[in-house]
Amino acid sequence: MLSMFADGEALKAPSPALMRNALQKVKSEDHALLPPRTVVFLEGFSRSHQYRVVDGCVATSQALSDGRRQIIDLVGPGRLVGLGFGDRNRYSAETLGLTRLEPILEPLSHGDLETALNEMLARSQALAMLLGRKTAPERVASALLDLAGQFGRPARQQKRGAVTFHLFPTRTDLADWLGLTVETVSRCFTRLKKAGLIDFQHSDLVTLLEPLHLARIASGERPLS
Amino acid sequence: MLSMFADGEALKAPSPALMRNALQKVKSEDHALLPPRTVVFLEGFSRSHQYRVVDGCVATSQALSDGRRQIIDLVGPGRLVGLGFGDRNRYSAETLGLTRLEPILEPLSHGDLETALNEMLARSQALAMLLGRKTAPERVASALLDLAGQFGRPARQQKRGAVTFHLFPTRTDLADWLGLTVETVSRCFTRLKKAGLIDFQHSDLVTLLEPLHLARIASGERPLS
DNA sequence: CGCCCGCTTGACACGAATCAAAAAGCGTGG
DNA sequence: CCACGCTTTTTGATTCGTGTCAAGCGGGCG
Repeated sequence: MLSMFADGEALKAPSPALMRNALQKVKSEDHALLPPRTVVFLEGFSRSHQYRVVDGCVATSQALSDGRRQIIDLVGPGRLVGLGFGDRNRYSAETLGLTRLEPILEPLSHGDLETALNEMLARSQALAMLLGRKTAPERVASALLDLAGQFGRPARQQKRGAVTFHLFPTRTDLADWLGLTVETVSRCFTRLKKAGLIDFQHSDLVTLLEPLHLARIASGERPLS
Repeated sequence: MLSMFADGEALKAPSPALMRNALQKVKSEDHALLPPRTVVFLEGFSRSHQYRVVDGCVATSQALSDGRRQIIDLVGPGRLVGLGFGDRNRYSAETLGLTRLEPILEPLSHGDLETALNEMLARSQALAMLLGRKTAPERVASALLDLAGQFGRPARQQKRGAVTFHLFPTRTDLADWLGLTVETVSRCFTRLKKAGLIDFQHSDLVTLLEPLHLARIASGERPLS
């Protein structure tokens, strides 16, 4: 998958210096809006700054030498990006939609750091469970519930419990997150829609119509039809 | 997989009190040897103590309601088990071989805690990459290299670079770690052996004959035959 | 308006799962 | 020491879910 390097500069190995300049701008303007597909930092490059996602969405990912990509996490408002040890980034980070990042200027307290690391660890382990043992429909249902939690609005004037949210990841991003292909993700969306569990007019605005039923599918308690 | 609860007591929901007693023994005797398949703590139960693996091997795992199991990590000598937040264990831990655990009595320093969490996170993310994007032979090759790193001896009087080690996990454990089935794991072992990349007399004593070649397979740079 | 990219859908292929059974270990007891 | 029973591993035949390949559709943007 090259979509990760969609913007021209990045494709030709953006120098860390360039990156630093771009982010300098963010820092001075504070909370600048980054366009979709902006590379925040790249796997293997020297350690970058840390940010808090204010608005929008950031995907962190690792890649194999032959281009296979695995999205490690999708990070929504309030969460941190860029933690880690060593002098190199262990993964890349790019924005998925219009995204506002706030640089973390003063170092986090040990407590905050440990909380953040624990949360990342829990999410990473949940992803391993999903990738290792869940079927395609279970994975997609799990993903939708996760994203609803991160990006869902309180859901006004909707059916009991329904949640609507903007889907930042494309089908390709979802595939790279869930260990599937675009086609399989698309087919699962279609099946969930036909089953009346979700709805979407545009491909990036999703409503969960039956979150409880979806949760049962996500946990494997009940198969999708 | 029920093998995880192989010892009778655990099968019938071991009370936290029972567990505490068992571990009390460990604490007082200090560094007691635990037999294989001893449950150290269980997912969902109230948070347990932390331990350092002195000798042997501990598997941490999560389970789905229908019994599907995902091993989160295999922990060898020197590494820690039982870190985490919240009042419940997020995963279970059991010994795979005769294992010596050292209880962590005084709380870790922030630095040590952060280092340990970062290491766990890095391993968990590598597992996600493996589970989401690697083929069966790639997964098995990756696992063997990981275990060689954790359990391998310096490899005396062997061919250049060969490493021999005791394989604590059974084929079933490996399957639950790598998101495969026992049969697939076994077939990959057979193929690697026939290809002259590994060797084993007993199913649990493995020699990596060509670690560099294995590494190339593990990373997908080159397919297995 | 028309191109391009992302999404969907269909036909088919293939890798790994499933089902089944034999082989190999391994502890127990005669 | 060998016979027995149980578990783990291996091997084979077959199935099935997801990947691959290909084509069509739709929407956004230049």
